Amino acid sequence: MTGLSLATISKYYNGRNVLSSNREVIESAAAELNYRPNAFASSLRRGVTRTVGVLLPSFQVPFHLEIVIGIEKYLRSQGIGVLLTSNEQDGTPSSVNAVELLLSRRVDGIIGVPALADSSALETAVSIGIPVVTVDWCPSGLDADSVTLDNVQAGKVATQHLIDHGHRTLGALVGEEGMWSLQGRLDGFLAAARAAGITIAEDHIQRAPLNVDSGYAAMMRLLAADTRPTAVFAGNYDLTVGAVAALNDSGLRLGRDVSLVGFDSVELAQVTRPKLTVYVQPVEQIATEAARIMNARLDNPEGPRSRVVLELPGHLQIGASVRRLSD
Amino acid sequence: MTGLSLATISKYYNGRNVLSSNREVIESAAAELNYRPNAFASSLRRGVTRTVGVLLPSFQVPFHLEIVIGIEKYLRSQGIGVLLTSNEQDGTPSSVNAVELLLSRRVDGIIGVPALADSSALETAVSIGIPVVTVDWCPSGLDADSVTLDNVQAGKVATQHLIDHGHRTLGALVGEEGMWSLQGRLDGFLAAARAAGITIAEDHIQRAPLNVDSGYAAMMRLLAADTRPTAVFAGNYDLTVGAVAALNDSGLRLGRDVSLVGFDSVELAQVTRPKLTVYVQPVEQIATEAARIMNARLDNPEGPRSRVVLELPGHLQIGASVRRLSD
DNA sequence: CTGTTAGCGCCTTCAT
DNA sequence: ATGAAGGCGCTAACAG
Repeated sequence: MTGLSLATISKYYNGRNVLSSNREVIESAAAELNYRPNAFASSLRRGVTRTVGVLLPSFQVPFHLEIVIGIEKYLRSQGIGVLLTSNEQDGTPSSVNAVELLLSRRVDGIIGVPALADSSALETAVSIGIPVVTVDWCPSGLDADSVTLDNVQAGKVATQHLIDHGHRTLGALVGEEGMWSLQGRLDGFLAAARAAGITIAEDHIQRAPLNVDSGYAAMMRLLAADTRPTAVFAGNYDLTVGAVAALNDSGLRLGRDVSLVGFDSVELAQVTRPKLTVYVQPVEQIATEAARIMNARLDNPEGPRSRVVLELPGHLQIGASVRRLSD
Repeated sequence: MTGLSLATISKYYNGRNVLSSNREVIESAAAELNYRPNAFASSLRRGVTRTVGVLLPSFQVPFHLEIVIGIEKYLRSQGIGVLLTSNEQDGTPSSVNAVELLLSRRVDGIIGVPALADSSALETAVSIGIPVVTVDWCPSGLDADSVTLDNVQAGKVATQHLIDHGHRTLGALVGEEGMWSLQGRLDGFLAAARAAGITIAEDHIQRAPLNVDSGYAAMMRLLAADTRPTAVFAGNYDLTVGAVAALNDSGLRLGRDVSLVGFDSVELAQVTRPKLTVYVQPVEQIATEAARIMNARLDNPEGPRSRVVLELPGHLQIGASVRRLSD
């Protein structure tokens, strides 16, 4: 229709030089035909898809979803698409494995939020040779970059805040054995306590699956301990929700009878009474950094094979749920 | 390596009959070569990508993210990938338009959560001829299926709950003019009031942008009205958060001085004191239905061109934030 | 049940 | 600055 060769038109769409008269011919023809370059055919030819896969764990975590948004935003600005998958099983045995789906669609890289079991799936991706970046979890055995919160630091800061307010009988709500991020936060909690010369009773550390009900039950156990902690650190969003609910239901007053530092629950923090003090992850920054690292790997596939391990600091958002304990 | 022709191998991967001896040869060769069919090449040939685009509005709404998860879960079980995009602008002028990105990647269909401005973008998709399903918003001018909450019904149920508890001075927090879903909820609110013979004062309906701060300010205005409403309906998640915070800050007691029915904030509802009564959308169901409709359109492209407009009911989750008003 | 062939839409040499 | 030709990996149609 333009009378031009395909090659010229290809060049036009790839930003190479074309006579401005031809440019106009192409543009008007494209508009009339509703033409749009086919990214698939281009991928086939170039061997590159400009698409990265994002892998989410099976359970829903608001935090992860915010991360996905951040990743998408950054990558789209680079013209890179985001293929989203989760490892959620729907029971159907025919259900396609998430990583397999990404791989067969030839994503250029994968950003994964691995759950306990998923890192083996990511292993496949690594062995194929595409870049893998993990977020929120730094699997030890995996040759992948990672971007996470500085969990130990987070645990320390939150706990130090309690100690600074005079608390010495401290409790913690954390995840079950093997949850990498929660383990870090617990380590920070313990380190801060140790540094202050505080001993933590064994039943003042409650481990629970990361959901509201378990958090509720764990907090109840904490409140029923031989000596009740005067201050509690809840290590994640769900545990925080459960802890506040448990506190309310036991008739104890948040911030008066028991002080509490929660995690990640910015909106929650505003509706409790008094407002909750929470440790907040830098979600957007985590997402952007993960996307940036991925983009850099894609731009320079032969780049340094050394792992990038980024641990970012969050911050404490002060409410009124931590009471100063007069001695 | 197998000695077989490409055609046979292709058939194997497409589930057609192959001699079992050949099957084994293929499988072992594939394992050794780490072979995996290239979905792109297949798409190019077949003219179909088995990928649908999901378009999110620019602002973050937890509700939308849950929907995406639900959609992905359903579609993956059908072997369909989800390409996620948002209309978030990052300032970069080179930033690729979301719908353009989806279209150039030849998605088979688009599921969109349109914001006010986005429906023109979806128009392009419709004119291309690919199926479009909108969620949470039913644009009048667009030839697309839609799945939404039954917003009018939701407003009615929430309001009726207040009326049933003896309240007759009612207030509402809703979105600004033109927000389709919030308008429906307001209509339901007004209908329920009218049916009960209740007149709503003009300053008892506060419109605000859908974010926490605006909700806070709007609730403050409501509380400062000439005659303060004894009960308030908050029409969305952010407005609910803002409303509770405003109530707390004014020293009024939730459920004692002012009754409140919130929206969508299941977790929030558990941490307020007393627990919040909220109207809850059937998120998972909305997501699944949208995905199901899309899948049906893809399976049968020549299907009926009549629009499917699905309005699903939610339910009221009872807390203790609505007080019975003795006459 | 298996093989042959052509072509999906694009990009990249290489020539002009 | 433009054109001609080959091939990316796969599948549909047909023949055997």
